[in-house]
Amino acid sequence: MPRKKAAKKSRKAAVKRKLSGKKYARKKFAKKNPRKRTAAAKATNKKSSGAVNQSQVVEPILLQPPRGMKDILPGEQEYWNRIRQVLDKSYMRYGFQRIDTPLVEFTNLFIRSIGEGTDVVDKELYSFTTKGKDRVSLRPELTAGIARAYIQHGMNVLPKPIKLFSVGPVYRYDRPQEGRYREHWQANFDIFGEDDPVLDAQIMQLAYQVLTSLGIKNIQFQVNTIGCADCRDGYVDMLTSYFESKKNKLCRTCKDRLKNNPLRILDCKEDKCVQVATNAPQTVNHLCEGCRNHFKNLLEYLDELEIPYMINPQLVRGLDYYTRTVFEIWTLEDGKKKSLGGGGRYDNLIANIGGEPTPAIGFGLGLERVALEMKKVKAKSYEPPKPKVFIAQLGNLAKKKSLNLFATMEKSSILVAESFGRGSLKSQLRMANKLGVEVTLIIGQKEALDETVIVKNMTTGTQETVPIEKVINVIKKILKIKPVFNGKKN
RNA sequence: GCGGCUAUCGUUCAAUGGUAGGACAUCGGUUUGUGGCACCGAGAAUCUGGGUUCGAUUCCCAGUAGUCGCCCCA
Repeated sequence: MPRKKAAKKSRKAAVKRKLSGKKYARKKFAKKNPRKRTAAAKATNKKSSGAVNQSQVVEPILLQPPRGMKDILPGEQEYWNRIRQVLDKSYMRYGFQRIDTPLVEFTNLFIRSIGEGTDVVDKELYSFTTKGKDRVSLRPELTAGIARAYIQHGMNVLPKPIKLFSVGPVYRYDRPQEGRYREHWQANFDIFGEDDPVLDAQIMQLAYQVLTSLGIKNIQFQVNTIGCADCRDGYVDMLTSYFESKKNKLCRTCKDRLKNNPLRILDCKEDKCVQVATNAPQTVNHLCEGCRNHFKNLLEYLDELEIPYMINPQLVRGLDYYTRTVFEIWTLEDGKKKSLGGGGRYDNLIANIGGEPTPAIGFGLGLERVALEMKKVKAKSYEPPKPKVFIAQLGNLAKKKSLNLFATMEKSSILVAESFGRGSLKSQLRMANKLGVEVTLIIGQKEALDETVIVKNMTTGTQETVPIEKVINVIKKILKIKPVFNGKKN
């Protein structure tokens, strides 16, 4: 071991020993003299509180975000950029208009739309009271706010259907896991004003199209219908009496659900409940004629579109506002299913929160899950354009000149990289090489005085000195040769 | 909200009841102003708080975070 290193190490060790020695002494002292210890502590407290203002006593900063929140780092942005790109293209092509609504809404809006008794409202809402005593919540999903905006701004007078697209973070106080965060991003597509099942099919096709464009494979839709206000009550009654007869075979949660929301028992994953649920009366067989036709037509459209789907009579979903069509988007992998998104029809929502009766359908996509899935299947991501030119500089005068040169290049929309903070030419060229640029411009003291620049071709290693005003042309010439060559190869 | 597992440099993988080590990455250098390869060097970590111990990064407890299963969903 070199002497320097060894010396450093022993210094480190000495520091450590010293510290642990102190610590040890403190502990020992406290143990042997508990009273003295407290007295000493009091004394130091007094001293510090006397010298320092109370408000200045700061808690150490925890270098981590709150639970369930996370950074989307530069390294993942290639996926997010691609997602944004595809979403933007898709919403415009399908005739949607973008809308952005606040992160915070009155808590009542969510209670009335999503429904009391749902997990989202009962357990997962981030609610608080403002200084003005307003009871508000962070949005747990996007549809409620959009529906509110739809009514408030009188969008019902617009030509139907009204198609709205939105994307942004939503908040649910839940136990985090991979692909499940307390803050997560959703993209939301909603169509208002038409009750034709063709729109149900189209919105599912849109979801399918977005995911396949992102390179996600093994997509499957789970579809079900839960009826409308007219036929659901009858069905729920029937379901309730069925479950009532098997009550002792249900899990505890489901016994509660029997009172509040018997539909959700169908969704329970407990073995015994699943068994009971399989033989439960199915919605499909107890619908009114309108709902039955709606579902039948939807399935025909889906067949026509060749969208992979499965009818899942157990699917009821956790938000109360759904009517008729409900669906989830799964990706299947090694026998595991993961939900990437879901949606359905909500024909009564607008009326329920104070608008005129307006049929609607929509779906939401969980973007973290989509990004995760893209990573897993190594889907194509968005790669930003890379600079092909690097500016290296030596000396103060040259630094000034190169700053100027950078601006000139930027104006002619040539992407340029630099490392102005670096001193030696060697390290700058190393950087240039690492970045994989094709041309490096070198300005030293001499060039700066002569108003010239050395243009170095990084592939061939050759270089020439050119007058500064001709640099752009020379670079364009070098860079233009390349694409033609590549074009031929491809 | 319930249960299981985990926690070491930026990343990744070691090791240890007694000075925590490597690889990758980062930064600097290998004779004047020229990259890739090679070589040399530097900085950088035991999640937090308690307990046991002469001594804890290691053992125990709690907290925090991550992760898996359940619940739920996106």
